[in-house]
Amino acid sequence: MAARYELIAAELRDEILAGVHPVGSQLPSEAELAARYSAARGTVRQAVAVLAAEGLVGSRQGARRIVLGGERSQSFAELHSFAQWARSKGHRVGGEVLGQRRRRAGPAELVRLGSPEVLEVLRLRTLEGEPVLLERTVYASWIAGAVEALPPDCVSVTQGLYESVGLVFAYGEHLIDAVAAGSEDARLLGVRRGSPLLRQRRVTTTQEGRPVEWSDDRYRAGSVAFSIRNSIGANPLTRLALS
Amino acid sequence: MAARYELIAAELRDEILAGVHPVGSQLPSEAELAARYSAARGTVRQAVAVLAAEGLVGSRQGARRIVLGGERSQSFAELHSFAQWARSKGHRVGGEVLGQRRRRAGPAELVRLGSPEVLEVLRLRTLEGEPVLLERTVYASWIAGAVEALPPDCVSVTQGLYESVGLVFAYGEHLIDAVAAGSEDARLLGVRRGSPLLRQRRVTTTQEGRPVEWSDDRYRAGSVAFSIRNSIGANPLTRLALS
DNA sequence: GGTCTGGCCTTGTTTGTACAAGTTCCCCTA
DNA sequence: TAGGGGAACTTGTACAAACAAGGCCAGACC
Repeated sequence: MAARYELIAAELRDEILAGVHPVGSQLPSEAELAARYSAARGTVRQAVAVLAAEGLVGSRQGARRIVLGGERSQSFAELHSFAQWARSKGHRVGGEVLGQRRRRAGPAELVRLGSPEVLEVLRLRTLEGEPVLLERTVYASWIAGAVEALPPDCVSVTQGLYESVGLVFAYGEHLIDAVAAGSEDARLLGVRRGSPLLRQRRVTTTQEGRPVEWSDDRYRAGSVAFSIRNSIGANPLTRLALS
Repeated sequence: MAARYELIAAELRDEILAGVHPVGSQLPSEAELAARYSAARGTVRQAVAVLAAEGLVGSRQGARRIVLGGERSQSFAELHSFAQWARSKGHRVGGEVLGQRRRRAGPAELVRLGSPEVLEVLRLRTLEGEPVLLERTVYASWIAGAVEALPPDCVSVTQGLYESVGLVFAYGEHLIDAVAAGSEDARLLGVRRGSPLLRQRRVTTTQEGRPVEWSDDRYRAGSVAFSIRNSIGANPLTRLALS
């Protein structure tokens, strides 16, 4: 995080959040910024590209960049790890492992994880003491041992695995939809059977592209939402038709 | 779309999709690609940055880039416009306007659209003849006339507004969660009251950052899902705690 | 046989330059 | 006064060069 363009991006982001550049206003031109920071125009371009990727500013050829929005997301971890996200937002987060066992991988799991044997873990996560999330996670066998070695009250699995074996979750693919609560979901989350749940299914891989986990996370309705900013020409989210 | 780096990105994307670079394999180095396309290294970097943003490839300093995944999303329109998305995927899409009226903006709408009067439109969209989506959209007053002038059976509002008044939707902010179907939702979508719906609320703005519409879209569960790829260091999606 | 180190390879960062393409806005004209 | 033309400004694209930082591997060493 010592890169020049990241420092400039951070400074501009702070200015935007502080209201120096209000929503709807124009950002200084690249030339002005380059002069202000004594940096080359390319470096400034990299900095504002970061802000554009975050959805903070929009840009069009020929016109000044426009400030689009206020607060913004930061890290990959925030989307990936429930605990890290919750803590960064100042929530009180808890959780416990309800069940854990090794078994043979089903065909779908074999395709996603490339591992004949898997470790299945059922976790309940709480926010401010209220149960909000039920995680059904399946880990590839090569990492199963490290997962089992984690303390049962480990709040952040992501962080735990990083500290114990140096594993870094680097890439993820997520599928988001809505489902009705099954009887187990209902009992554990404290809702009625059939009530709506927000479901996030994801595969996570290491930096080398090796799959680590495949998870089915179900949020109680009204507890959590997903937010995304997009722009013409930069669009990471897609719809998918089911069935 | 005549830019050099876009052409290179398109060619590499095609190669990946065609299996020339299988998932998990290494992409040629920047130097090799630069030589192959007789382009500067910077141009090649821009091209692979596009693929990285799409989640197709991952990269780490020091190591060759890795191919992460297969098919990918394309356009902003795909997320923004239900009709354009459905048609691009080869689905048969239909829809009708169920109600439309002008009224004074509520406080939340005033904040989001900055318009004291709004046009409220209720639309039902179908996929392969089945109702899957109920849209409750509120338009800012300055565009309301153009919306009313659209034919009632207009399949794509986005496209209709572009053709009639040249309006381009450029930026969007989306909030995704799950809700229970209300009685109106249930009747129109053909599901039981209280059954789960996937809700997407969004504000869309023009290129200048002017808000155009604020919409509450509800999908029948099991009909549509949202998909996203992310990576450490590039993460557009965020969780939000509600209440 | 295992481990460690050093060199090579590859990606990341930065600067500088030049031109292309689109926007904005003022001034001039009808 | 309304409209058109054009100059100035701003972002987009492309090239070239150099060094930094981290990964990878083979050969040396214990």
